[in-house]
Amino acid sequence: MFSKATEYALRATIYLAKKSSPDKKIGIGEIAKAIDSPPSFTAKILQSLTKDNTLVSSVRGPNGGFFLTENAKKLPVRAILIAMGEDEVLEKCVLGLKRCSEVQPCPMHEQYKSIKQLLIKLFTNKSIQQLANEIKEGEVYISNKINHQ
Amino acid sequence: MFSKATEYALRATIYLAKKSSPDKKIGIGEIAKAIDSPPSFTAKILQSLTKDNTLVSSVRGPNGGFFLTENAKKLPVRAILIAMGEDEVLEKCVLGLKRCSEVQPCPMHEQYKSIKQLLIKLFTNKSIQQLANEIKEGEVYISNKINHQ
DNA sequence: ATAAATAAAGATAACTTTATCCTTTATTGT
DNA sequence: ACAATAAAGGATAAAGTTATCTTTATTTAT
Ligand code: FES
Ligand code: FES
Repeated sequence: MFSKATEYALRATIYLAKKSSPDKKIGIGEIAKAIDSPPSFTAKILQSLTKDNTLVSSVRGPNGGFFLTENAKKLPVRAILIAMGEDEVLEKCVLGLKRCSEVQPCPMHEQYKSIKQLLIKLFTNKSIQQLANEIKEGEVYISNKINHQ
Repeated sequence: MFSKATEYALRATIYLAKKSSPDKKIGIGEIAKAIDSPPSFTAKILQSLTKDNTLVSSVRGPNGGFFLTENAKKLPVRAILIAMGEDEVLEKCVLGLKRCSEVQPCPMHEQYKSIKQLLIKLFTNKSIQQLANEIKEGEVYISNKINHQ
């Protein structure tokens, strides 16, 4: 559904929502290990997410690293998709028509539109924080490797 | 959601379901025009779908072309995804974990699983023929260009 | 001030996807 | 048989994705 880059972005951001704060920054090494992703690629992705500083924040130097502000944690998961330039996936026509709408619907549209609405609702209504909380609540994972913390 | 190749495969197959039969074969030129796709790329894709001859069929030479058998038209849309090697999209974890299951669910899983089931059901229960019929019934399109036939 | 730590930036490489074009093979009608 | 037609197959190329590594810039602690 999403690109590898966006999958890593989602997992990394959720991890940051769970573990970081403005005075507890997390290094790329720990992040990549926690979400089971390639470190340097993940670095590049987080770098791009810090561009406007509303989603992911970072500081360099000792005790530096990446973190989310309280405001960032309240953002909808969809904000990550938007930042990654992959929000369109939620709006796209399943058959690849340029526009998915009632105006010129494809043969799947009538049946797909309700699923599409559920997808959009899910990514819009769920906040990054809410997802992070689910990890705390128990048997929910953000990595392929089960890590006993 | 799907690759360009799979989008073209879906549109082309639906078009063939609507227009072709074992004694009415359609050339790649007409198909590509009808579904607004790059002709040679579409040819390659259909070529790959004729490999096992259960989905798309073809014959060369004059009056040759691509077509679907009555059996092929009855197949679920999902058969196209399987033939394109992209069926996994329906089963995948939204966050990119290697397995999407209750065993090691990601933070999105609890909310996503019902949407996933709807997606799987849609692609499994809808037949290629049913989609093609919707085009006949009226204002439903398979191309970006509105073509008055 | 200096050294250490850490992200940012840049270059590059491997692989995949998308796409085109040319040649070959099979089929049909004459 | 022969010519025309249309898909099959192969080579290739452009663009995008995934990934790594090296150098630079910034921050902190001593
Ligand atoms: S037009 Fe194809 S899904 Fe809406
Ligand atoms: S485990 Fe992530 S969606 Fe099911």
